[in-house]
Order: sequence, then structure tokens, then C-alpha cells
Amino acid sequence: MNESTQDPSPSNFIRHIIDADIASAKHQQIVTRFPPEPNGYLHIGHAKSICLNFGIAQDYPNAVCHLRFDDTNPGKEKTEYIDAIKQDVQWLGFDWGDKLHHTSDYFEQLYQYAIALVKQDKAYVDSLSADDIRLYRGNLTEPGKDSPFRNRSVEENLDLLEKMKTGEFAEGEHLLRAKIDMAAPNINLRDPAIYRIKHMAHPMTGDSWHIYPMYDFAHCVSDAIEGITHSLCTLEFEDHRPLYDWFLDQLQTPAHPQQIEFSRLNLDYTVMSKRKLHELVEGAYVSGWNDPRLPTLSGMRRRGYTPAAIRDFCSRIGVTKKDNIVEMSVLENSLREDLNVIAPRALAVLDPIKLIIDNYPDEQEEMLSGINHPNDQAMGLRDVPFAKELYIERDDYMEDAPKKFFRFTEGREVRLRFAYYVTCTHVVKDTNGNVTEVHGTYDPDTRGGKSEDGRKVKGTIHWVSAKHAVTAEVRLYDRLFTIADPAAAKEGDYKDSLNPDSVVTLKNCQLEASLAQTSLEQRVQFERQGYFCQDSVDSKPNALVFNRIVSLRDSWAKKG
RNA sequence: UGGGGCGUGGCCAAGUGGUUAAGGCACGGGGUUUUGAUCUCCGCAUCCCAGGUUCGAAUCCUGGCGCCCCAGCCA
Repeated sequence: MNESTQDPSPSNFIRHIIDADIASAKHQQIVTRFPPEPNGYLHIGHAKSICLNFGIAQDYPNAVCHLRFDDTNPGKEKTEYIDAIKQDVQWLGFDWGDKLHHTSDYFEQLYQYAIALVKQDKAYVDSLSADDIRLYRGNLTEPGKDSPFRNRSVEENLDLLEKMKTGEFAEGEHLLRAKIDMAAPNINLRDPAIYRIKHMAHPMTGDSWHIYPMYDFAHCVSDAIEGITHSLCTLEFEDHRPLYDWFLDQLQTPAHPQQIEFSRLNLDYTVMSKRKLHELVEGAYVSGWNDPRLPTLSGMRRRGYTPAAIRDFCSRIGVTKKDNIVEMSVLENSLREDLNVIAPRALAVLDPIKLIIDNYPDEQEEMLSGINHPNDQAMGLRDVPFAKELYIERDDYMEDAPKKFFRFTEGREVRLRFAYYVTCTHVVKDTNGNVTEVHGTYDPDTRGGKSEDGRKVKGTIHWVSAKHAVTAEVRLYDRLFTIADPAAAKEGDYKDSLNPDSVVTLKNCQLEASLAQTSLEQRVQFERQGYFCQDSVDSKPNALVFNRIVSLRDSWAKKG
């Protein structure tokens, strides 16, 4: 197990329940499970569930967490998703050991349990059409009514079920239903479906089955088979708990797990539903499941987010039953806290403009020393080449700048990080009036960026030697949507509020040459800008592409 | 107007009858600083409303109000 995942998580109402169950000796060993359906990629909402379930397994003695693919609907599920999900869980830092399961592992047992239900006259084969079943179900205020097939004999039901299984009927022709109560106020109890016919190959079982179990039946039984003690799921399943318990009460299962619901995570300025994520990917609104703007784990991984930061985020947001929309700033804070510690610093100019030091000898070059991390001496020093022609950030020069602007404007002295004090003398403009070059003079006595006379220089800016710099593409990411809660958009489509500037690509960035040596995994801070890493898909040694993971906090930009 | 949940500061979230109502994020302000970063210090709520019980209530009771979920042969 990844060492950094070992800090115990803060408690919550679910852990209180578990504590009580241990105290009362209801359980000696806690077993949880993370049960994704392999019909899409995992997102940060799943990370919350993963951290909850695997976190409990880490913190309680002898506890374990199973990874179980809830693969009961071959129409939507793919091996591609299974592989991606495993990778994401591992990347997040969790280990299921030998507890890798699939609901499909239990298809035969599930079928035997269904037969047991039929034999108890607690389930029957219905032959109503899907439309009729809906009609017979009633609605929120009116009770449903019994299907005319509800009183078939056990023998007939057994026979029909067997034939459903062997593929003798067309899809939709018959349906196995639990016999509960068509007038139940909880609609989930109005004879819910247990098995439907699907003539479809399954990623794991191939074409050995023509019927597939429904979630409500398969999930509780699978939990019981695996000896799950606490089955944690999201709030929308609260209404299904009576059903979860009903099945287990009818059947002789090895255990009766406790289902506990908690609220799903919502993050502002993004969407979290699988349906919408699918739509964004398939409609090419983004480049794929791993688009760095998406809240998917693969997108965040590519963007450069660290597993530690995501875990930290999950522990900060807590676990409750309240609907919530967490602000992106919480995630960004977790990220910056981690990145600040692990990322070495470098100088990189994203929007370059020439700075010419007029009094610096034309052909001279010198090597200056830069510190790799101001708060961590162990990261050491590096050489930074200096010469007459440099690049600085275009907005580090301003004409008619206010007093509080600590960067270049005519007559103002600024420190070039690790280098010299430079006083801006004048600029050169093109015919349109755009500044094309900034000129200045340096003070040779300030080498290293300090002066003997104790003269105060408020501003320090980053720079890069023009002749030594490497050119790279840099992608700046911003929130995917322009409104905080796009999913709630009553009028129009949520896609209408997609942020057109969610990615800004800069092609002519000038980076300190050392950055060409970074690995794909390495996160770096570009001083004064933010944290960056190479794009794992597009970056090449001779065509570097960097992603901005998250910007630095900027109290100046806020005021300005 | 059936059933199930939820309501503590801008956003999360502790709190389980006696606490100055934790903490984080955000926000505002001070200090340090060769990143307007980091770090650091300070400030920032009487708990949806109304009654009631109690010496004492965010915590108990009653009645309101608000928000979310459920009518897939999806999970």
C-alpha cells in the first residue's frame, strides 16, 4: 500500500456506526466494497466513495475492501471500462489485494437464489409488455394493480424461468418479478423486476446467459455472498433499502449486510453525472475521457493532479447525508498544498517579450545559481544561464503603471530572479503601437539579485535567456463551465454554459532549458505562475507540451 | 396532495441537553519573503421558522416552511 494513504481519515456518521458495531461485537472484521458498474470512467465523485470504502479498510484492524464490478447489464458495459477503473483505483493509491470480484462471478448462484424465491412463491414470471407493466405499476399517488400473471403456479414459473434462461423467448416477452405488494407506497416494492431477458454477450461470461439479474436483486445477494458488513451507497438508493433487506430476509444467504447511504459529491463549475460525461465525450465537446478539463480521474491524472491531493480533498469534504456542492477552491487548495511541497521551481515565460540589457556586453554569458525550492534546501541548486537578451512576461511591463505595480515601467528598478537589478529605460513599439522590446540597464553590483547598499527593490520577476531557452506549448486550463451549477440549468441545455476559454493554448512559451529534462511524472512550479507537468499524451522530447495543473494563488490579480 | 431523505456562517463540516457553537476552504486585515507564492498572526455564525418542555436546547416535543430523491425489463 502506498505509504501516503496511511493517515487515518476523519470520522463521520458511517464510521460511528461501524465503531458501534465493533463495540457491540456485531462484527469482528469489517468488510466494505467499491462496486462500480463498468459503463464509463471514474470521476472524483467515485474517488469520494473509493476513499470512504478503502479508507475504512485501511483504518480498521483486519478490515478489507473488495473491488467488485457490478456487471449485470451487458448492454452498457465494456472491458475497456473495467481496465480503466482498475487503473484509476490503483493510481489513487488503493489496493484490493485478491479481492477482485464481478457480480457476474455469481450469476449461477444468483440464479439458484431466484429459483429459491420462485419455489417460495415469492417471485413469478410476468408476461405483460413493458408498457403494460408501467401502466399496472400505478404512480406516486395511486397504487398499482396485480398483473394477470401474478398467480401462476410455482411449477409454471419454474418452467418459464428455465426457458427464459435457455433463450427460448424473445427479449421483453417475459420478466421475472418479486412478488411483494403492488400497492406499496414505496414504488420500488411494487413487484420489482429480478431477471430480464437479454440476448447479449457479456464481457465476462460470453454468451452463456440469456437472462441477466437486476441491480436490486444482484447487489444485495452479491454483498451477502462476499460477506460485506457495511454496504455503502449514495442517497438515491435509500428507497431501495427495504428491497435490499427484503431479498436477504427471504433467502438463506450467508450474511445480511447493512446498507448505509451517504450523499454524492458535487463540485461547482463542472458536471458529475455519467450521462453528461458520456455526452461531452461522445459529442466531442472534450477530447476524451482523459481530457484534462474533466473531473474524471483519468483527466485529472493527465492534468497533473496528484493522488495524494485528491485523497486529501476527499478527507476534507467529509461524508454526510446532506446535498452539497463543494467549491473547486477546496480541491485547488489540496492540490497546491501537495504541489508546493513536492514541486521543484523553474523559470518559464509563457507570453514572451524581449528584454534587452543595453549595458550588458553583447557576447557575454554567465551562469547564475537558482534555488530549486525556497523552503527545501535538499532540492539543491541549479545553473541558470544569463545573457544580454532575455525574455520576460509581456504583462510584467506596463506603461503608465500605478505606484503599486511592482514590475517594469520606465524608470522603475526590478529584480530579475537570481540575477540582477534592472532598471527599465525605454521600450520599442511597432507601427501599431504594440510594445515589441523592453530595454533596461543592469547594476553589475547586484549579481545574484542582492545589493550591498540595502536598497529596496519590491518586485522580482522571472525571465529566461533568449538564446538558451527552449520553446514549448503550454495549455492553461480553466473551469469547464461558466456557471457554478450547470446541471441545475432549468432553461436551455447545460452545454450552453460550457466555458469557451476552458483551455487556452500558448504555442511560443520560452522555458528554462532544464525543463526539457523533466519526466512525464514530474510536477514543476513555474515561478509566479503555477504548477505544471508535461502532457502525457502529446508532449514529445522535441515538442514539449505542458499542462497547467493549477495556478498559484494570486492576491494581486484579485485586487487588480 | 403517496413514500423516502435533508436543513449549523459564502462553500464544506464537527457537535448526540450545560462548549466562548470545533476545523477546513473562501473572504478581509497585519507580519516575513529574491515567487504579489510559501509561511505566519488576527478577524469572520447563536444553529430554516414558530411555539413548547427544561434551571439550561443547535441538540427533546409539536406545528410550519424550504430543498433533494423515487413511477427503467439502468445502476
